[in-house]
Order: sequence, then structure tokens, then C-alpha cells
Amino acid sequence: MKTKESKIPEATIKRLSTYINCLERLQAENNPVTSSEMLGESCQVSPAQIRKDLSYFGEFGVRGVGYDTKKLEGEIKEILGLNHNWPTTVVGVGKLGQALLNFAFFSKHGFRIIAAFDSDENKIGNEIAHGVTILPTTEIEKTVKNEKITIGIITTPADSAQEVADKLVAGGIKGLLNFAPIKVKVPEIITLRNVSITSELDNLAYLLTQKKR
Amino acid sequence: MKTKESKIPEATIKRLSTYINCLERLQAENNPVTSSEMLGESCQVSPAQIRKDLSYFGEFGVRGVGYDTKKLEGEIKEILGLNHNWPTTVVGVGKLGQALLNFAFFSKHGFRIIAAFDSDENKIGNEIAHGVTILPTTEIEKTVKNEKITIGIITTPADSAQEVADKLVAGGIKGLLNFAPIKVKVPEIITLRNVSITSELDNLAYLLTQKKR
DNA sequence: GCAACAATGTGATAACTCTCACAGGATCGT
DNA sequence: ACGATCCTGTGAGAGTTATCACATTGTTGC
Ligand SMILES: NC(=O)c1ccc[n+]([C@@H]2O[C@H](COP(=O)([O-])OP(=O)(O)OC[C@H]3O[C@@H](n4cnc5c(N)ncnc54)[C@H](O)[C@@H]3O)[C@@H](O)[C@H]2O)c1
Ligand SMILES: NC(=O)c1ccc[n+]([C@@H]2O[C@H](COP(=O)([O-])OP(=O)(O)OC[C@H]3O[C@@H](n4cnc5c(N)ncnc54)[C@H](O)[C@@H]3O)[C@@H](O)[C@H]2O)c1
Repeated sequence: MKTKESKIPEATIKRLSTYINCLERLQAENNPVTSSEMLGESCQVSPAQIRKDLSYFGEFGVRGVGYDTKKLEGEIKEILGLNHNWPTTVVGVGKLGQALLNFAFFSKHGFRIIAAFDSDENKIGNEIAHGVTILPTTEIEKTVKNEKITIGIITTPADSAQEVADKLVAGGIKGLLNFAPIKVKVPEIITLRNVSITSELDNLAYLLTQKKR
Repeated sequence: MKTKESKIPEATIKRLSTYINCLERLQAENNPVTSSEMLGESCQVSPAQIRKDLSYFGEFGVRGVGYDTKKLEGEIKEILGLNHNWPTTVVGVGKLGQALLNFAFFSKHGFRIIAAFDSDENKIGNEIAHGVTILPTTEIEKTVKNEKITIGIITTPADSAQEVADKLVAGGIKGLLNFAPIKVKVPEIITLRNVSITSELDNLAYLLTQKKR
């Protein structure tokens, strides 16, 4: 896979992720081959945008024909690094944490849930999917280190997020996905993404307010 | 196609939403006044970006001083339309739907959960927060119409999302937030946002893969 | 009252992202 | 074998968003 060293738009990465979904659907609908137009129709992105996005990483189609859906899905997963096996942990097994843990998506995209942590004594010891039990937060550093966990998902309340992040970092975590509504601070080497589900709702409210005018 | 009048970056709206969080935190930490620098530090946005974002909507600060945290929070909520009272419904009360329903954020941002729907007979009739019981999906159109519900949140599996969206639209919904990993199609007048939580994880995997090189 | 200071608001500019149009390569029918 | 047709890949340009620099304006101390 050749990666041209020009900078790749973040929006492109986000779209690549959605292309995977659409390609799966197209396969399920018996399309061994698709065009940028068909794929664009399926995921509501312009055909030109799709071709440009892919062109950052190489040539995956056949001119005059289109893309092999299965192969392209594999290529995109390779680009995104989803063919690795990412040892992952979730800290804060509340409502949102449980929703995430339950989600079949994980295994399909190469994320393997190795451990889960919570500070609630009543939850500790409970078994969640795949023979993983909830551990106390005192075990975070040790477990992350021993199991070589690379990705940490934070779904604790906001006022615990920084403390949890620190523990994960101490254990040697590589990447963090933070769902708590606070920007946690971590060393430069850590890859951090703050996810704000709620801003989507706010955004919707804004758009609706605009339309009224 | 429309909204030619407003050339406000989508990214700006997203940031405004995070500013609210940060302003709340600053208030909790006894800062009646803040500067764009302090706020920027708090939510990891450059001071210039914050000032530019706000400048699209007016002048909210005092030169040489800064911003009144409480007042600015109110102004941003006004801009985003969060001071309205948005009658809202959730369709698909599974893991994710429950996580959302439980979330205190709603009332604070002006979203009022009026109804919830599910196709699972075992769930119908169950009471969720605030005296709202889960209704069968056959009631969607009628309820949306009668209760004047304006915002619909879709948290069903992907293969039900379009059908659910159609019912909500038939009832006269104004805005839709779709969490299912499929792009639903709705008439132009409906404001639609597709939310992809999973793409954040994919994105993290990508960033980690890049760093290895 | 005024100078020194602090932090906003904004035009100019740089950086980034998307769109368009078409050249280039592949396939098919005759 | 070759022209017609199809769809990709991409450079150039348009459009959008972020950054910078500073003029502006309110505050404080003397
Ligand atoms: N629920 C949603 O839809 C939603 C949406 C967006 C963001 N969020 C954010 O996600 C986070 C979790 O939300 P939730 O609804 O699941 O809340 P929740 O209260 O259901 O779950 C929080 C969990 O974290 C655990 N916890 C608390 N302190 C901890 C600590 N120091 N270490 C480890 N675990 C700890 C609690 O025991 C609990 O199990 C919150 O920050 C919330 O703002 C939630
Ligand atoms: N759980 C997550 O963390 C997560 C993250 C991102 C996206 N999603 C997406 O959100 C959706 C829900 O995820 P989940 O984990 O809550 O799944 P879930 O299976 O726990 O919940 C789905 C719910 O929808 C109901 N349902 C099914 N068909 C319906 C219909 N036609 N009308 C009304 N209700 C119907 C089911 O009875 C169930 O209660 C899925 O599309 C999933 O891909 C989930």
C-alpha cells in the first residue's frame, strides 16, 4: 500500500469509515462490483469525492468497470488499520459503556475487548461479554501493561475522566477515545479523540432554529 | 441548496456546543468572567478561533476584560436554539437508546422526551424516565402528530431505520438524528443528521497505525 | 484625566477541502 | 482490430475554514 506523504483530510478518514458500511450493504445486495456513482448513492457522498478520497491511498478500481466491493472493503480496512488486532478496554461500565461493549461492530473492525473497569463495587466481578469481568480501577495500570492494551475507551462521568486517563496512560496506553464531556489532557505521544455525541443534538437544534427564520 | 444566507461553518456550531460545557465548568470553578485564552485552554481551542466563532453572531465580550461566563453560556444556548423546548422522541429503546434516554443532558439543553417507541413486545409498556412508557411503533405517526414532536432520535438496527424514519416523517417530524449505520432518505424539508460513533474508533485506529510508521 | 494595559473583534491571508472536467485505461460488440 | 463506451484517477480551480496581526475599546492605577 503506497501512502502519498501529503496530508490526508480528516474528513476523508471519516468517510472511509462509512464506505465500509456501504460496501458491506452492497455485498449483501449481491453487488460484486460497484461504481463510485453507486457507492456514492449508497452513502450520500459525491462520486468525485469518493474517487478523490481513495486516490490519496492508491488505485483500487478498474477504469471502465468500477470497484470490487469485497476487495475495496478489505483495502479500506487495511488503510484504516482495522486488520490489526487492537487490544481494547472500556473504563466506566455505565449505560453508555454497556451499549458500546455490547456492540458487534468491535470484533468486525479488529477491536478486541480485553478488559473493563469500574469504580462501583456492585459492578466489579460482573461478567460482560466474552468472559471478561469488570475489574476495579486499581487494576487499570497493571492490566493495561500486562495485556498490552493499546486502546482505552473512557465512559465515566466527566469528573473522573482525567483521573482514569492518567491511569491508562501510566499503564502505557497508545490511544484514547473519550466520551466524557471534558477535554482530558495527556502526553503528546498519546493519540486522543474526544467524542461529543451531544453536540450532534445541539447541532440539530441549531439547524431547526435556522429553518424557522 | 438552501441556507445561502448563513455561511457559518459547521465546525463553528460544533465548537459552540463544547463551549457550553466549558463555560459550565468555569462557572463551577468560580470564574464569573473568562477570557478567550482561558476558555480556549479549557476546551482546547485557540483563542482566535473562539473569538472568530462568536463574531459570527455578535459581540458578547468586553474588550480588556473578557466574557461573563454565565451570560455567554446563555447567549450560546440562544444561538443554538437550546432555550426552546424541543419535544423529542426516541425510537428503538435498546442499549444505545436507553443510554441516551438516561442522559441528564437532555433537559439541560431544552430537549423534552415526550415518547419512546420499540417493536419488541416485551418492552412495550415499560416505563422509562419521567412517566413515559414505551409505545408500539404503530403509534408513531399518531403520537408525533398529536404531541407535536419535532425531533426524532433513531436507535434501531440499521435495517429498520428507514422504515422508522418514514413513520416519523409521516407524523410530521422536523428533525432526525440517526444513529443507525445507514444513510436514511427523507424529504428535503426534514433536517437530518447521521451520527457515526463508530467512525471515531476507526479514526483512532487509523491515527495509531500512522504513528507506527 | 490620562497613560499603561488587557483582551476583544475583524480584515487580510494562509491553509485546507471539495468540485469539476477531462485525460487515461479497460472492456465489449462487431 | 478497432471504435464506441464506460468509469476511474487527478490536476486545476473554486470554495470554505483557520490563523494571524493589530486596530479598537474598555479598565485600572496614579
Ligand atoms: N449516556 C449517553 O447517551 C451519553 C452521551 C454522551 C456522552 N455521555 C458521557 O458518557 C459518560 C458516561 O455516561 P453514562 O450515561 O454511561 O453514565 P453512567 O452513570 O450510566 O455510567 C458511568 C459509569 O462510570 C463509573 N465510574 C464512575 N467513576 C468512575 C471512576 N473513577 N473509574 C471508573 N468508573 C467510574 C460508574 O460506576 C458508572 O458505572 C458521561 O461522562 C456522559 O457525560 C453519555
Ligand atoms: N450500541 C452502540 O454503542 C452503538 C454505537 C453506534 C451505533 N449504534 C447503532 O445504534 C443502533 C442501536 O444499537 P443498540 O446497541 O442499542 O442495539 P439494540 O439491539 O440494543 O437495540 C435496538 C432496539 O431497537 C428495537 N427495534 C428493532 N426494530 C425496530 C423497529 N422496526 N421499530 C422500533 N424499534 C425497533 C429493538 O427491539 C431494540 O430494542 C444500531 O443501529 C447500532 O448500529 C450503536
